[in-house]
Amino acid sequence: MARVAVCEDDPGIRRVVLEALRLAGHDAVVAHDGGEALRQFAGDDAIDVVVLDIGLPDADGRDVCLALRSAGQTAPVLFLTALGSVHDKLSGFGVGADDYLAKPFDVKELLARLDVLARRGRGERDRPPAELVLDPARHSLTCGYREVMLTPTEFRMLAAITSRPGEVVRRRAVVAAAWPDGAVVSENTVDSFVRKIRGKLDEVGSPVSLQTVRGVGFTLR
Amino acid sequence: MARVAVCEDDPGIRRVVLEALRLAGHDAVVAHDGGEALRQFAGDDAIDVVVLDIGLPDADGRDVCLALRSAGQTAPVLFLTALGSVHDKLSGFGVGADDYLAKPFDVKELLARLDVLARRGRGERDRPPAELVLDPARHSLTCGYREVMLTPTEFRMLAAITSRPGEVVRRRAVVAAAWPDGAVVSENTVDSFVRKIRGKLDEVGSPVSLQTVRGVGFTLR
DNA sequence: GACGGACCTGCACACAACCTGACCACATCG
DNA sequence: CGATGTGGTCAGGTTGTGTGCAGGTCCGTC
Repeated sequence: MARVAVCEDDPGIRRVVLEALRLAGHDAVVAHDGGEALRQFAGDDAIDVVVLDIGLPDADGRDVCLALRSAGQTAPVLFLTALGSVHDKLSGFGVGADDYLAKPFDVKELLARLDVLARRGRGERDRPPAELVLDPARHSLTCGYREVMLTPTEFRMLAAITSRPGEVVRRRAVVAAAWPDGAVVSENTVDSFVRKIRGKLDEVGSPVSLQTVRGVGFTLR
Repeated sequence: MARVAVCEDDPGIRRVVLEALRLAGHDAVVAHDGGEALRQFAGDDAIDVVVLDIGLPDADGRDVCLALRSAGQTAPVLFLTALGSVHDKLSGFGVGADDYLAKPFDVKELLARLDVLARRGRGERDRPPAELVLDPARHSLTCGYREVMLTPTEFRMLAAITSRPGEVVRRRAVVAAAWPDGAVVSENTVDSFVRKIRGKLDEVGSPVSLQTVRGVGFTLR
């Protein structure tokens, strides 16, 4: 018995998954797209594990995952996806996912994996600063009443960093999260984006700042 | 039958390894990144052997190994890595690893090596003082509520020493752990870092101090 | 207690990592 | 076609880290 949050746009898969969860005695919360998932799942502390489709109609599931993390959702996330390539797997895990399942999948395997993730329990990660909100649907950064728009790259980069509050995110990890696999980006490009993001954090009057840890990476303080 | 802790970010490899362990009748604990590994494995006294990927998304596996050691985990560690160079092997062993396997590897070989390591048994090393925590994810040194950031070299050096609590770590071993293979560092440079680390230990009010054993090396008291 | 080596301390220097501001290529769109 | 916005590069300045020197202190040895 666990509380499982499911975000899946395909009605068929949604139905199968929900039915299986019900039969297994789990409590399910459902969302049909990224925006709804964020609204429903973000503040729900009772959720034990999240099932997230990568290919959503309104936003990339990975972005949704990052936004959930930065909104304080610490439950483990399992990704569902039709994409089976290595790159998609890696980039999925790069954003703070905990497990991964390629469609088509065996429902029993999904249940087994969910059990493992749910058993892992909550309360292991730190809470992020709740004042700062990243919205994947609007691609914006909000702090209180002030809001700025983020470019796609800025969003992915900042999301990768906010998803691990307090921890130092290595430059490599930042590149892995913000750029497609195999992309060659000069160190200087990363610096440029960090600068831009700092400007925007400043713009909304963020209480936290993006600090560099020399020789390692970046962290939020 | 042994309890095996596995930290691997690649879902494919993780799955293969876990499946093999299950078939061989072993009990597996799994982590997906360095931070999780530290949280899950550090306090688990039942672990017989640890399998650690060097290339993790959030931290270098070697740093994770050092942190595990300093957190009191005494089980033997086997490194998995895509890097097959001699340097990587050596630096892996320099941080207290017990065995090494390059990807791609034969699962049977992994099992055989794990058997050897697990049979070696536990309880050979002393327990460290639990008050002092080296966190590779935050790249920091914590004691109670006080925390200081460490530079990369400071971190590696301190980790090498804390990984063998009570034992005297020779100057050579310190150099091997904190600097890349073949690096030439004067004795004086080591002294300089020892001084800096002492300052930081003092800063957090550490109950233990970094003492020098004249003519041999350094130890934690 | 004189000596020498090992170690500590404070300091200064070099260089890589990083920041900054400006600029360019390219795509998109009215 | 120009206006706009985004991703990316570059040159030059700034800073922190790593490094080693010079001189002092400690400690074992004879």
